[in-house]
Amino acid sequence: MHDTYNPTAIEAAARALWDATGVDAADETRSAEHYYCLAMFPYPSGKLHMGHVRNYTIADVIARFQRMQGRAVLHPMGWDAFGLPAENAAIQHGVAPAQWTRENIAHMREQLKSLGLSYDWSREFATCDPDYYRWEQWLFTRLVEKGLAYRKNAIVNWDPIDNTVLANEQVIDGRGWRSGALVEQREISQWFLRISEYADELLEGLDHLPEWPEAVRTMQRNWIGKSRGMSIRFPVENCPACDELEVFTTRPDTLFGVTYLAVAAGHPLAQSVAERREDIAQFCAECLRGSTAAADLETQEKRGMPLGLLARHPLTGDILPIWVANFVLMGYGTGAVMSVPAHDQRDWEFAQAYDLPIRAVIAGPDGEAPDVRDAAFTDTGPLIRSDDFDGLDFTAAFSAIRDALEEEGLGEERIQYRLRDWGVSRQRYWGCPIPIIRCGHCGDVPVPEEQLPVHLPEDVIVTGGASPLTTMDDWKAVDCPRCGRAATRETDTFDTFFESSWYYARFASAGCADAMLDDRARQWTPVDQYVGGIEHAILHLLYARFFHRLMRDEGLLDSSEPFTRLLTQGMVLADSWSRDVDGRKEWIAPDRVTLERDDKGRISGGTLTETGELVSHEGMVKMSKSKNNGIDPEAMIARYGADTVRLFIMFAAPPEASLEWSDTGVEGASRFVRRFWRMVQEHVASRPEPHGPARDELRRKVHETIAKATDDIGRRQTFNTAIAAVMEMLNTVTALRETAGYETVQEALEAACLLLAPIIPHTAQALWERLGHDGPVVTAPWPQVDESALTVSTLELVVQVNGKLRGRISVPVEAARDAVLTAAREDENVMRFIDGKTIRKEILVPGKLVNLVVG
RNA sequence: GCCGAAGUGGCGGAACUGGUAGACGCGCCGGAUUCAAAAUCCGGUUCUGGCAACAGAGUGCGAGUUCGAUUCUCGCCUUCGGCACCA
Repeated sequence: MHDTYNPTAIEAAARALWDATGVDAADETRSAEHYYCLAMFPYPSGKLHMGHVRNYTIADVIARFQRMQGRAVLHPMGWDAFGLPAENAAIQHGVAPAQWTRENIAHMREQLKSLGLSYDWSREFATCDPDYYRWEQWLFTRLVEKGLAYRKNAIVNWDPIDNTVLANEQVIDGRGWRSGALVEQREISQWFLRISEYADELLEGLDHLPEWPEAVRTMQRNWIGKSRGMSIRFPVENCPACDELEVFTTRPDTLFGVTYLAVAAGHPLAQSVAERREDIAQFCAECLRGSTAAADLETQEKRGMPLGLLARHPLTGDILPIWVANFVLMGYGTGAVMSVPAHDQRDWEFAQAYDLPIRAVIAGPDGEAPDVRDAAFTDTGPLIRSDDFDGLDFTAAFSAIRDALEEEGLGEERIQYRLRDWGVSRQRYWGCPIPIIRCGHCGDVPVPEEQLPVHLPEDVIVTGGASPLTTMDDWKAVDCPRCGRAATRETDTFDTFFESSWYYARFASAGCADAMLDDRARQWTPVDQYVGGIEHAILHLLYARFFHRLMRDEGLLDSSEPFTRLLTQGMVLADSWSRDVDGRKEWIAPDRVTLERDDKGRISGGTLTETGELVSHEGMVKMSKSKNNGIDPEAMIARYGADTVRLFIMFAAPPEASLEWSDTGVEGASRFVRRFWRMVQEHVASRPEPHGPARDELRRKVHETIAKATDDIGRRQTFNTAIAAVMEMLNTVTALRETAGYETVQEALEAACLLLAPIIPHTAQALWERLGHDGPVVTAPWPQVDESALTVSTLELVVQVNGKLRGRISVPVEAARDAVLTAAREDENVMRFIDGKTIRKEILVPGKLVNLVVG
């Protein structure tokens, strides 16, 4: 055993012991309560970044804590291995995506191991393993048979840089989420999953996830976007191709205020007119092309053209013009709206621009027609100018107008969701092949179970452009499983969100060879604690909730939600620095900057270390390649050891908040670990003495700390305050070590070891042994609070006069109210403030304070 | 625009149920140790006044409820995050 703290040796020894004893393996045969702790698995991009380290450390602390509670813990790790970066690397470096991916995995696995993360590595898999993806192919064929997966032609978001289709969720501000390219609209044949079928259940389920952050639930609620309204059909007067136009509205109460109808550029009605009119065709083409490009323009002008078609109002019989307009979305509702300019701001702006009539039919607050000269009046209120419906409020008018339209057969109530079916086809190579055979005779035929998996060929050359699968004739050619005639394979692959939607369940059934999941998945799921970034609040978490239900309905699981408790960790930030190079900002890595501080110690600037050149501080921003401010975890571990890195990350901020990287903060964490180490060395080298007079005081601190740290880690998940409490306790040990006695110090140091074991496991392991214990600290039981150590004989109370702190008194625990109040009144300083005044009220908060109200 | 989260010392943060604001750490200041430095240890550190005891002010701003408000209510301001022509 070394006297000086040597993290490399300590960490290697601790990990060797854990590996030899198999303490990290999940054992479902143990009779103990089960606990499934999971961190979002990484994409194997090459090496870990600090965001990964934070994510996995948080989850590891929770897993280790739960193990020490005696639970059987499942804490697995794997790889979200399919995806575009592998193809990009293949193009750049001429290496096959499979090889690139597997090399990255090998490196990152070692990095994870160097952090001391307590994974059950026997369950590891990568989603590009055929043993994994065969089962999602199987599930997909089941979904096709059930009608929950289907193929249709659809206008899709086309990313012209990545040459692929994007899900709506992958389009951010009109740009591809990875490439940043402006997205175009194209129509191709796509496979879809009918997530809309589950929209209501996914929405309702959010109410039963009390341990998810409210922010995430709100985002999902908004994403699903449930609206109650009506479908209304307007008969079209002068169109040979169609006899009515259907719209969706949430405001049927404003039906009498409709002055025109508007359709999207992609709407069949607009398209049919475009066939015979060049100006309309041109306008529509412009809208379709520009729709996404213009979406990021803050103030898009309302534009449109009259189609020359006329519709009849279903109740008044009035004739209304039909326009094509750029503000109507093809992807929502029916792609057509009834326009009520008096009561809808968009309709109002459009009417202003084209001088269309505005007719108010909802009374303002004064009961009169509202003023709509400057803006639409969008509140609800009693109806006016609406025939028999005048005077009805929103709810009554909704029902009455619905009934009237239903009677005419011109409308009905309808629930509309913003959520659309999930397009899962990708025209990419490095993904899971969609298990479909296209037969000229039988159509789309799912690959039969006995022919699964459809292997993805791995010896390919990726050149960019179209997927290599499209030109691999040997691979594509196949006999139709139904009729035996020559057919071809589907060459599209799944969206990679497909793989990450069910991996948590497969970890529980790792190695299962004859089914997607086995009974162990029922045992372990739902995941008790899921940890990951807030950036997955909508996409991944919504798809996983959807898949869990699909697997449930397939009889594989018996719960409805995949993740019981969700922790979304904050970003990792670091100082960013720049200098001006020919009028352009060049970002300087923080380790090349020497800080300058003012006399308060505040950072006032910095210079480039090698040249002394001034550089400007650009603030604390998320660590990123573009800002060149990433801190390499591997370098930090090499310099300080994994435990110091873990401690700093857990101590610097609560897990949900963003974390500001600080070199001096890391030094502080390192200082604490070494101090703890030295304290134990000095303690075991000292001579056992009998109890000293400070024994009770130290024991009280120790057991208060056990209570607080247990609650902070287990319930509150405020690891930073748990660490602070242990630091405080060790400060007390230092102060009382001479007077508290050897045995009490031993008890305190053992408690510190156990309480810190989830956070700095290697150091805790070494010190646990040094304190005279055998075996892994991982399996040592969590310390228990000795209630008798918490008792005190006197209490310190604060005395306030009129709410202001004026003194402190020390009273026996058993002192009666009157005795306490007397002591408060007799405090020297308090007397100065109550002297000569009348005490109007005396408030005693037991164990806390006395407040004397004087006047 | 809508939704969500947050504003506390020089900095990261603490104060959990309305009850001592600033725990713990960083930084800074002073001291010890050292030939010296590193490392380590001890003390101080919200601001203002005072040698001190102590007093006054203080949790984004303005009101309110209360014996008492960082915490609750109302109205603003700012920052960050998400969604965004969703009919």
